[in-house]
Amino acid sequence: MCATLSDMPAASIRARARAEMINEIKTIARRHLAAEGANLSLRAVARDMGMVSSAIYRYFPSRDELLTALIVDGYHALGDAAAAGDAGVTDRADLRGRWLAVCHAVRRWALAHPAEYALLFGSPVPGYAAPQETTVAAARTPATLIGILVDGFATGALTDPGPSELPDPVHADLAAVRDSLFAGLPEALLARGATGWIHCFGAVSFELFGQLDGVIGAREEYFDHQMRRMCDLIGLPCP
Amino acid sequence: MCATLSDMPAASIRARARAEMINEIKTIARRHLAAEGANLSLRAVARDMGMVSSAIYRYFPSRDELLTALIVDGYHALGDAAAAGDAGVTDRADLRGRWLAVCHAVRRWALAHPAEYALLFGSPVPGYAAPQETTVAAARTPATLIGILVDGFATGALTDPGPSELPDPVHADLAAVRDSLFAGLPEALLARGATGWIHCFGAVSFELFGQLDGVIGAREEYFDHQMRRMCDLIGLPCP
DNA sequence: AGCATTTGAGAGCAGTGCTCTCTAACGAGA
DNA sequence: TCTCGTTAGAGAGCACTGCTCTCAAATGCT
Repeated sequence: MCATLSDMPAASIRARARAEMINEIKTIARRHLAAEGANLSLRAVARDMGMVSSAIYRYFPSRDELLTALIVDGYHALGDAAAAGDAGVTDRADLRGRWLAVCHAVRRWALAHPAEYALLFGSPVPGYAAPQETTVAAARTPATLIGILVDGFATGALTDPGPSELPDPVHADLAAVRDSLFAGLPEALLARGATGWIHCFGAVSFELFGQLDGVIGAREEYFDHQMRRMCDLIGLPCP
Repeated sequence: MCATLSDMPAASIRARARAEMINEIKTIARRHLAAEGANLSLRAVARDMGMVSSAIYRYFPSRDELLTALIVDGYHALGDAAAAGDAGVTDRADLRGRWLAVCHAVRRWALAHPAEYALLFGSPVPGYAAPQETTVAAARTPATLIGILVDGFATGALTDPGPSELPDPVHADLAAVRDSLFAGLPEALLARGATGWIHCFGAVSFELFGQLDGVIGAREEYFDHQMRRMCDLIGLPCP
């Protein structure tokens, strides 16, 4: 009945009710998103809650704010799925196995939540600029992937490919990312990880957005094949 | 004044006026798309044409039909850009140079027409199922890329990597594609080409849909670097 | 117990896609 | 050249959307 939120220990009754209300709105909005696709209707959500549409505005100042909340939740759900995929591999030294596990976890989450995935990675909403809070949530999944490379470099399983494979300006951009998130990781390895993440995103989007329709039937095998090829490119050894 | 359409040589005056009207609607719709983003308003288009909204329905039975027409046009424009990029490389034996030229042409087109690109490769419209005519137009760009591999295999510059790198079900899917579009090309090469195309799409989408914001500043160099790495993976030799 | 805050209802505005009816114009055949 | 049937466009209207504003009721805090 009362879902205790860990970050508000002695919340007032009103604040509690409010938090529950917000959760219910988001849940119903997610259901609508899954059923109808991207064009989420505030009025329809309100109707499903037995409320009038203007009441929703007590909890979300606009439809965009609701979408932002769903996006942040979505990034975190995807990040959780990715982290769980990584954690499910018991042999922590099996870098390739961990990488593949995370990629498949991302794909499975996307297939299970296509509308939310489209919200995260599809065409951006016209006048919509992603606020800061979305970008930190968005970073979790690539961070999980590149964390595998960090582990590999720390144990000596991966070595620095050297700076020669990167153009200078990219070198600088990646150094900034490395310094803020992946201390000690060579830029070339970071670049390889980013390439792997982009290809994972590309392959999932390609499949989910219908570009594979009528061409490839064995979707999972095809995805697995592609991710293995990326492992080769990254330099993740077969155990 | 009279843009002659090659496929209607002796069109009646009415048919000519109608074709021009359809073109004008599409042109204005494209302008709106570029300005406002994906949520195209029929009424706004009608207003810009000095017509009432219901008049548009004389030319397009629904908003979705207008979007479909724009999508088909977009695929063809992208296909033209890709083909022009390939044709711009005078040394036809420089497979890597041709591949990179096509990839950069795709990216340039996408940056110049972001809303149209999003229409083609972004989240699919909810109840919208792509009709057959879109898929044949969509195939032109990957066909240009894989045509480079066909050339390379024909001249002996590329060799069959062998079937071992493909799982069986994917093998069968690719064989069907090969037989209908790229006669004689080994499946493994086709698979490598598809991977390259998917990564090109992924990298462009990643950049265009804002996932690179605040991370990579040197966009073109980064894209170039990634495409070169894909050339390595595909096995396109440096000239 | 009283009060101030919060909540929801309801009406309303401007916009949307789409349908229907009606009139005016216009091209094609005689 | 003149008539006639097709067609383009106008206009009203329906159901829907996001959002704002006002008002009354409920509700938690002091």
